[in-house]
Amino acid sequence: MRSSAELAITVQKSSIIAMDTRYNFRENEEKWQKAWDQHAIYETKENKPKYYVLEMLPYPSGRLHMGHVRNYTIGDVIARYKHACGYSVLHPMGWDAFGLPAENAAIKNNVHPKTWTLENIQHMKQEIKSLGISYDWKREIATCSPEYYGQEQKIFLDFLKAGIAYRKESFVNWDPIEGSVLANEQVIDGKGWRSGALIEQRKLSQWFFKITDFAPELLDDLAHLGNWPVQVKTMQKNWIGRSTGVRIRFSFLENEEGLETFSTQPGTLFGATFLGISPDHPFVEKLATSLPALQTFMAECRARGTSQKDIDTAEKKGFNTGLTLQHPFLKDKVLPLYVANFVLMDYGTGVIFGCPAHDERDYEFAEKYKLPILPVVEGPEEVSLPYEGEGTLINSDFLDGLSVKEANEEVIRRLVEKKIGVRETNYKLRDWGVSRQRYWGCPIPIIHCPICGIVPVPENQLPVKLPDDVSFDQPGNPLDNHPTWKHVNCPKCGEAAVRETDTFDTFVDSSWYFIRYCAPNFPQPIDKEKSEFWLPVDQYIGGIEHAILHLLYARFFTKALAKCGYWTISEPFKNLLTQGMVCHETYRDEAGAWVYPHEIEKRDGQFFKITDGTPIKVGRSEKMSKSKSNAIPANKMVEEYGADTLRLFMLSDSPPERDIEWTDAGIEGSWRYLNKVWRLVSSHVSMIKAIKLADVPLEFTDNAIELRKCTHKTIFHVSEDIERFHLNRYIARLREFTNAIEDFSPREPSELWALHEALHALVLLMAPAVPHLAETLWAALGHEMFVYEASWPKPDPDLLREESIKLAIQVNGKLRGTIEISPDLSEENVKNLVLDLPFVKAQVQDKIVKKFIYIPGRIANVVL
RNA sequence: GCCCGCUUGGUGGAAUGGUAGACACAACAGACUUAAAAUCUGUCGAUCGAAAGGUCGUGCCAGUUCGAGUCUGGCAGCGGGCACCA
Repeated sequence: MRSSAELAITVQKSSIIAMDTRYNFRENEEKWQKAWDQHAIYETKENKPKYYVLEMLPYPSGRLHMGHVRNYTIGDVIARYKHACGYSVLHPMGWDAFGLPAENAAIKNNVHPKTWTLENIQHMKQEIKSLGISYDWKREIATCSPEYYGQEQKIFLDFLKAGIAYRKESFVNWDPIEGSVLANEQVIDGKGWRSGALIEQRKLSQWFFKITDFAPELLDDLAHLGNWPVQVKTMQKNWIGRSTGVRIRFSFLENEEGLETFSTQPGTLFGATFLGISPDHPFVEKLATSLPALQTFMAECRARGTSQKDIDTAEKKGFNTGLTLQHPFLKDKVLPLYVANFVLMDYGTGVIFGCPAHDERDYEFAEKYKLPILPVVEGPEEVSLPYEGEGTLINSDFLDGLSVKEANEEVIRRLVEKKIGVRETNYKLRDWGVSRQRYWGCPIPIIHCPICGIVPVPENQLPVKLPDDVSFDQPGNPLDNHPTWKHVNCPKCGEAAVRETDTFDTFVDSSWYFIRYCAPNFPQPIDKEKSEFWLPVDQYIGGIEHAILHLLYARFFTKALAKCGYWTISEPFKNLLTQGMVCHETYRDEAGAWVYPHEIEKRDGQFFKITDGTPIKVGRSEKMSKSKSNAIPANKMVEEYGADTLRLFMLSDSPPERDIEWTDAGIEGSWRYLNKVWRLVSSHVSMIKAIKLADVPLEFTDNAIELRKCTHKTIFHVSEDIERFHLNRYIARLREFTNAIEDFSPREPSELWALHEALHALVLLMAPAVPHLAETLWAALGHEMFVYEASWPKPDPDLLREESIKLAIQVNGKLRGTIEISPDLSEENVKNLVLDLPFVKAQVQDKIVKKFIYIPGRIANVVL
């Protein structure tokens, strides 16, 4: 507990504010941040009902950008509000500290990734602290610290035991000039971003997590995430992509062997005119050994990046194997087998039957290779091919006349009967490849022994630490090139062996950090008791760009950890808010180069470069980014306007889930509003201080009642707005309320009391958004405790009631006027009243009133 | 290419299927000031009208409804994601 004497001194000091004409944010923000720290008010307590507010942990790029500020401000409003409502709040912050940019910086600027990262963290932490967010820094996590990643290695070993982690071959982007693996981001138009070399797909043996085992759960549990945005759930649903169909075996004419296809539209089987097989199919690899032309074709298919976009937008290419397969139902029909680059090995069986008349991709392919196109579904009206809609089967033997759905069922029934088909459920979701051929990541705790094979590092030897003495002078992974680090003795047989030199995908780090916050120093990865107290996260807030991958991986981890016996939680995030981006106009100089906003000036409505006065072309508003030079540095804004102004601006104008446009005018407006509130409160302090809120007057004047109604309505609406994340409306209501108080001039004691009540409420209500100013004004009003510790105000229901309401009157759905009525009037009374109105009579004239619609409190509609 | 969104005044936005434009920003006019800044007051979707008031208006086209910014179908433009950026 803090001593009240100590605080009283602070209060004394801050009451001098009335002397100045402008709010001194520099002095006050620094003072309160220090005081909060000293009294450790943001340290997590566990004595009340819990509420876990979480913002996505940032990558320590070095600078705090506006997207971060927006994210943390939204979170802070919720955290402070929930705290005021009487919850024990967990509100932590940390660093997603592994990843590519550190290595890029190492190569470009010859700085060690660790040094670069730790310095960035230092710097960004100061910037975040200057925002006055209510974080419990005692729980801070950096994923690059051995304390964190060592526990992650432990989790991996558990996954390995549980059969969730396994090894298989898969493709990477190989840059033949650099001699290293590239991220999709580093492949531009099929070429390496640094070398410009044509990228080829290369097969490597890598570690995978069996997320597909959890596909049904990940899909079905979406239904329980009631407070997730629907579009996020839809995206995840489509990503997991459950589909039911049939696996059909086709036999070769030439020999006994066959190939299995998967189809979700087996009803179109009679329209099949070819079979397509993936170039990565084992059968093709076998076939290619004796077919040099096929080898060339396969190499062609692999001369591109691994991203889905590259695959989908690549030109459709095929190779006729010359082999033919028998149609399952038509004795006389044979289908040629093409190796086709659009058939994916990862989905289904890697073989399809092509029905060009009713599939877009098959159609394109058939056109190109002059394959027959046979329609088997007739649409309700004349349709152009390919036609993928509903219809009736034709040219299809025993399926003729059936609907597509019936045909699917019937053909499956017959295939199963003939024992050449099995009903099958498939998922688009693929297993999660977690191996990265990079240095700056969590080492995978595995030893490869020539005798024992794959041997897990014993738990008591964890963490497997990253060596610091690495060089980026050679191509490839520095861990792989390290002279000593990877050479160890096998823990099993003691013979010479090598460490796994791949590190984890950084998505692994961010898949469980929110669990670690619950007990950041626990000697095991997860403290069951603490995490089951705090989890699931009550409110998760972050960018919409994470809608699929990060959120799906974190959900998977939660379920996988449950399978390993860590706990019984099945979903990590109860509520999710996906915030929009912060955008800004873009500027280019005459040469077309991007120019920063601070490098330009405005004269007569035109923009010019400050340095040389050349004109600037203004482009459309885009997401703030380094590459477009349109980012406004957060720290500069904090210096110029203070944290509260910046926070206020981030909350005003746009609702959280929408993009927000950065404007200088907007930040100015927020600054003006803060000063207005500061002047309003400070100018009344001496007048109302004598009036104690505890001494409620027995009677109020009409004036006082009017203000009190406004106060309590504002309390009601603000609470509702925050609960619903209508944070821009929350700010709008504060402004409205402020305007109402400004217009109020008290003339007698009950009015002074009402004014005191209003100002008291205003400060409490604004505290989650602008905590520094709120503390300053709270102290000025004579309080000795922090406003952070004050309870959220409750509206008086008596003051929320309306004696008369405005009712809109429509005739035939068109607004004709409004009337004031008592809300208790019966429909019959309202009807008589409305039909008697002159402006209604003028419309009705001698027509008959067909219908009278009355929605109490909303509208009355006379239908003629 | 595939999946998911978004589109309302000069601008950001508000509106449980029920008075479109709350609250702001910008602009303009005025007050205060020697002046400027700051602050305060007023006007502010388009159009017709002296006014009262009318008509039109939420990206485009159609539909459902007594009533559509809101629901349904189609189209356009812009954005997010696409499995190795985080």
